[in-house]
Amino acid sequence: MIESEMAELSKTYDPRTVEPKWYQRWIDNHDFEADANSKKKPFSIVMPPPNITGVLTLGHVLNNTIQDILARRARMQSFEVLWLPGMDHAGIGTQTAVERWLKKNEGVRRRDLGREKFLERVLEWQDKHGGIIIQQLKRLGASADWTRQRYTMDESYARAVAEVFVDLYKKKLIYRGRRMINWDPAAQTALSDEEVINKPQRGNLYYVRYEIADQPGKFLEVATTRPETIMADTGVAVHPKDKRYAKLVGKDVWRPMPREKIPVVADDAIDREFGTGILKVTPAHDTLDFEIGQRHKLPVIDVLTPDGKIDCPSVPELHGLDRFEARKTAAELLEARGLLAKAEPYENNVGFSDRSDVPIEPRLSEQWFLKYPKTKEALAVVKRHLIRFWPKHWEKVYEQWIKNIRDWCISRQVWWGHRIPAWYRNGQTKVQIKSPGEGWIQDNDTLDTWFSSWLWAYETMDEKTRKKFYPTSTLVTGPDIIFFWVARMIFAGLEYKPGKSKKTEDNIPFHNVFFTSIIRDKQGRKMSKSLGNSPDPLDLIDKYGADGLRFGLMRIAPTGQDIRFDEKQIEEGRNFATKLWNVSRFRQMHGPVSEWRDDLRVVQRTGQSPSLQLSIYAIEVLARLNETIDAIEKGYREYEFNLIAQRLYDFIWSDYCDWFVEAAKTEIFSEVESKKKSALGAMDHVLSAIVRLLHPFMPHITEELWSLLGLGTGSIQFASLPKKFALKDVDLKKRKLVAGIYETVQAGRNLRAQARIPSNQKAKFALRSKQSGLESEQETIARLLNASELIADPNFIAGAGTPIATTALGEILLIVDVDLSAERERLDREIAKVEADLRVVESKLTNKSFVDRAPRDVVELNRQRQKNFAEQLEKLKQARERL
RNA sequence: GCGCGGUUAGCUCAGUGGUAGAGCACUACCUUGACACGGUAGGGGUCAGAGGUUCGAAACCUCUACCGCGCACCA
Repeated sequence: MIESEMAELSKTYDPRTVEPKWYQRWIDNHDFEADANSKKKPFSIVMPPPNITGVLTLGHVLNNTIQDILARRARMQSFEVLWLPGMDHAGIGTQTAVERWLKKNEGVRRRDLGREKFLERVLEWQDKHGGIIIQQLKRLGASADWTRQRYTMDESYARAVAEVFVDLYKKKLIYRGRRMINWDPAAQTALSDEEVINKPQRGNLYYVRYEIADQPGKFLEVATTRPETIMADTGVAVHPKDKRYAKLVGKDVWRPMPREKIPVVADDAIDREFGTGILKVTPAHDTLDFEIGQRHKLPVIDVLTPDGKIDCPSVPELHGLDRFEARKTAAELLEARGLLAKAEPYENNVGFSDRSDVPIEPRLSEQWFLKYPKTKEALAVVKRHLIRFWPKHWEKVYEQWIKNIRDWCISRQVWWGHRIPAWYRNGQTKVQIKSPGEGWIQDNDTLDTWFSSWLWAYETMDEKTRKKFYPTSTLVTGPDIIFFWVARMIFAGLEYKPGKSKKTEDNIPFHNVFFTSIIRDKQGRKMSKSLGNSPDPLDLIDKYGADGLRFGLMRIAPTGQDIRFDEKQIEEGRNFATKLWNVSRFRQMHGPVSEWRDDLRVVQRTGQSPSLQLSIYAIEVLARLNETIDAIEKGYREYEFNLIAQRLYDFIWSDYCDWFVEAAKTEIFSEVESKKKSALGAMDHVLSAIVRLLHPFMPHITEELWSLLGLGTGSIQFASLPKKFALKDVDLKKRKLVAGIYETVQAGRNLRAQARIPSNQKAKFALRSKQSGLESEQETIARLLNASELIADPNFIAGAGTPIATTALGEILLIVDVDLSAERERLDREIAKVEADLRVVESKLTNKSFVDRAPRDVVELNRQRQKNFAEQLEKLKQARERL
């Protein structure tokens, strides 16, 4: 329990002291810790584990703010909340980072150290430099249960990963085989298909001449982008129906270098339109070529080393060269020998390693593969909406991937990671966790990091926790890992059924998946380290506060679209926090909060004190609060966080600050105690609702205000959400009156601005209105108009040239000496405008189809408008005539 | 090639059949008793284009253009 502190609010809000203070208290109070024995309904989220080497990016901020919002909202709704955090060991990434660090600081390479020593150094490095991101997430205000923090390399977790491997092997879903895989020559490991990204690359298409063996002097031209792999050609292929080359099939041609006879084969896979319609078949270095090679029993010659250099001693000019260097040299060699017909500029797609950003090499290699389990079921649970994707359109992307799914290459030639539990001796293989004994050597490879991540949704929980919190409620993640992680977690959940029963709905890993937007810079480029266009969120927190950053980001985070990031938007978040702070300060200047802040109906009901009624402005702001509450609820249901933020922003800034507080000043500064009390009570009620509704987005400032103003006992974190205020039928009339008053005020201010009366100068107004109930509101209208005097007289006679505007209430006049011609012009403009409006409405109403077929309320609305416009026009014309 | 988004004010974006909106930027006035990280008022849009459905389209349908993403191709 936190004691409320009625200290005076300082002039400016200082997030730098307030935010860490509250975060520490929340931690000290164990507020984020989940109780698996709780009787409350569960709400759970597993945090997508950031890499242990990672530092906080704006993407993390967005992601974790959303999770925090959901967790905090759920706590206020009396759910038992588990937000389970953790980190990922990120095999390749961490290994690369540590290697780089060792090289820079100690000049040591991984292979110099050897596997054991290197892994020791990784652990050392990890203790010293790893996990910074966790501290950064705390600075953001993330309410995760840090006592349950997990790591993919935790002993029990690692064991589970190995057990899953063994199990899937036994089920014959995991197998080892020699196949074409994606090879990353920089990281020197195999990759999965998902880790390869295609990029268009500019290069050349080389037309190479292959001499026909039995027709010396006659050549075939073969188009290729990769002349450096010619040495690995073991055939050329044409389409079986290609008449141009039909006679050559079965014959041999001379491979240019090293000169050797290779056969011409016919294969359906050949595109007759491409190049010359002849393909050089290089089975070792291309997936399609490999398949063709298999079909025609062509030998496989590998001419590349694992790090992407040419390995071909018989062509010494190329041997040892880097593959890209060799491409140029090979072209030159061919040209020098007269074997290059031409080279033309050409753009094609090249697969790049997602991690190393170098072109991958298709390579024949012995690797472990997984045949995915439960793919059909995984598709079904999404299609049947047992798992809902938000926004929905990701379902289609997911479906497309699953339908074209191919086996997953899960072994990595990396030391850092979960070592594959396979053992070899004399050509025998055993798959088990412990060594089978003397002479058995464990597989050197480790598992793809995602092979451990796919168990994250349940392997991070012990049995009791799982019983309470699995399946999790919502997963919040970026759409870029829908295949890497989301889909695979669904497979794992369905395969291993960690839920409380064997029913499908108890074993899906989550009920909802919210895919966040991707943050781009102002130019629309992806945030990246190399571009240096990614601001450090910690700098932003220092400048604008964590709450400012969170709110600013959430207000612009659309669903299913990219966000263009602009620091201005974070500044707005900070400004909003300041606004809230100041309007709270205003309240606090007028004494302690009312005891009936939670239930204003008490005020309405106080038959004991009839004068303690809610003002019409209070009714209006309460009605708008109701609308806001509804809109927010809908926003949470649909995962539209930008909408929620926007509604809160509008309500607080416009409805509450600009209108209600300004209007309520009449009563607050009034001598009549009951009026003052009523206004302050309404304020307290609304303020209390505001901070609670805002708390998930801006946890620190709202907790500070909750406490400083004494709005409730205990932490705001567990306060219940505000309920809607019960409005009566008569309140509708009051709202109408308020709408008229506000409209009149705006019209009056407009007159004043047009008459160029400075803002700080009080002006005299007159109001011609037959509206009842206005007498008591005169003072407030005058205040809002900054009027020296407001003459309320339905029959007020104004002098010629008096600026006038018509509103729902009647007419508002600015009593001032003006230039008649200017006022004439102004009125003429106004008349023209209203006439145009009137024409539009009348054309609608004379349209029989419209009147017959449009909904009645729409027609009615237009009739009303016609009447209003006509009246307005009449009055304006009268005013014009008097000039 | 297939699929998915998007195109609304100078900028960033709301707006899914009924009077085109917000914030920023801009202009004018203003340190007035919460706030200049502020207040008040204002200017600014043939809603990418064409066609269709409809009494009525920014919204629904079709096509086109451009931007982005995914998958496939990638000799």
